[in-house]
Amino acid sequence: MPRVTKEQAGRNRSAITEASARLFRERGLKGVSVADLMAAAGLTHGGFYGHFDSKDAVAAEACAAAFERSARRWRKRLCAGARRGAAKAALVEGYLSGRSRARPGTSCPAAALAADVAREAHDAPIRATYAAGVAGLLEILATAQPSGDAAADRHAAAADFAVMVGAMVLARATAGHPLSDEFLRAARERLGAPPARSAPQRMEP
Amino acid sequence: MPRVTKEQAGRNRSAITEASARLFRERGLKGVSVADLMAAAGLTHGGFYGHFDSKDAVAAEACAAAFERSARRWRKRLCAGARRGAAKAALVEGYLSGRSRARPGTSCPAAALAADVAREAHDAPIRATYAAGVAGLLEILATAQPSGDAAADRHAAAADFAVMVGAMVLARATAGHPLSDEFLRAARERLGAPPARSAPQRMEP
DNA sequence: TGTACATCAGTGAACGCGCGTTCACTGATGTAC
DNA sequence: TGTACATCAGTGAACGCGCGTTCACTGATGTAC
Repeated sequence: MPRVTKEQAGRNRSAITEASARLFRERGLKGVSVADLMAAAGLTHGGFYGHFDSKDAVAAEACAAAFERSARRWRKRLCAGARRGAAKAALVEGYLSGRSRARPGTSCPAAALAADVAREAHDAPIRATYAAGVAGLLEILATAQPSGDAAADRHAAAADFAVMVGAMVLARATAGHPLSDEFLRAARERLGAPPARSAPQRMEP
Repeated sequence: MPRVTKEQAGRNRSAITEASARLFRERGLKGVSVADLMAAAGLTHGGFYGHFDSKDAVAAEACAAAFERSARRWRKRLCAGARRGAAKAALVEGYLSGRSRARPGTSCPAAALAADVAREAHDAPIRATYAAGVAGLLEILATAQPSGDAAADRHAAAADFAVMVGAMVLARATAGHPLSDEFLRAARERLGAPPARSAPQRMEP
């Protein structure tokens, strides 16, 4: 049943990007094949090159999509937290949760893709996309800093972000070991977010 | 010229482990083939299975070797720094340097391998090795904390380590972009290490 | 509005390639005398 | 110490497999009349 409507083709393209954004974060750029991506989007592998030039190209686009979603979620959490006067704490609580640790596929792409992006060639399209995405998140995080001085806020946001990404990356790599919760708790505390009421949730099945 | 002496065979095995420790950190577990490892050790690929059961097995051993070297370096830096009354600052300066950023192959395995380890199966041998290695570094870092209360020091060390790993991972992923230096500087500052005299060095060639 | 046909989104076989692993072979090492 | 031979570290071809990418084909879509 080939030749679908233009609308369906567009939806298929989005499905490929969405599946890629999830799978690349879960398994890494080299841990997923084009056939995997297409199967996750409900298609067969041959049609891939009708939508994208290469695997690298879809990776860059998926990365951008993931950062956009994250930025939207960050803004929403900041707004929600601001109502109880704890914007940054609300963001940090969500970020450094057991739930986030267990779901790299729908969590922060800066943490999930950092190592993969670092190993890409300097002219790989995903590098620029990644840097732009991180810059966007930093800007949002800077608005949640208390000083009011733009440069100082930006600086503080960079340090805060390092704590968040470092704790998540370490918590994931040590998942199943007591260290994992330790990283999340210590980082939350340092960032002024209250300790989680219940113990952070367990890792992926 | 097969059949080398037992001593040479032992040296060959070490060479494979050393090359693996470097290459896995540089390119990731999936970015290096067994043939790559053997070539880097000056051997041909066929002999690999005379030394190791599998690629996974050498990865675990290489990971352990990398952590041992890191721990030794950390202790040395702490001692050197302690003489001028700034043990932690000495460690942090070395860790968050442009030199470290440019050389993942000889730098902290906790940062370089985190994403790869996180994606391994829960019973993969490298997971336990990694967690033990991180625990070792945390213990060292805890001795450089000021409070003197063991539990508090440990907690502070976990948060400090998250800053260090997060900043390095982000700096590497954004290498070539102004953000990269920003992360190193902001993290160094937050950890109480003086800002670098000169601008952090450039990224890998 | 109805018909005829060109377009092209998706299919699945095929391409060359590199992967992890196995294995028959080689010849210097190491040992038994 | 010297000789004869078994051992085994390393070699390189080969295994089946999955990869990224290409392409001839199909048949519903979309268009020209």
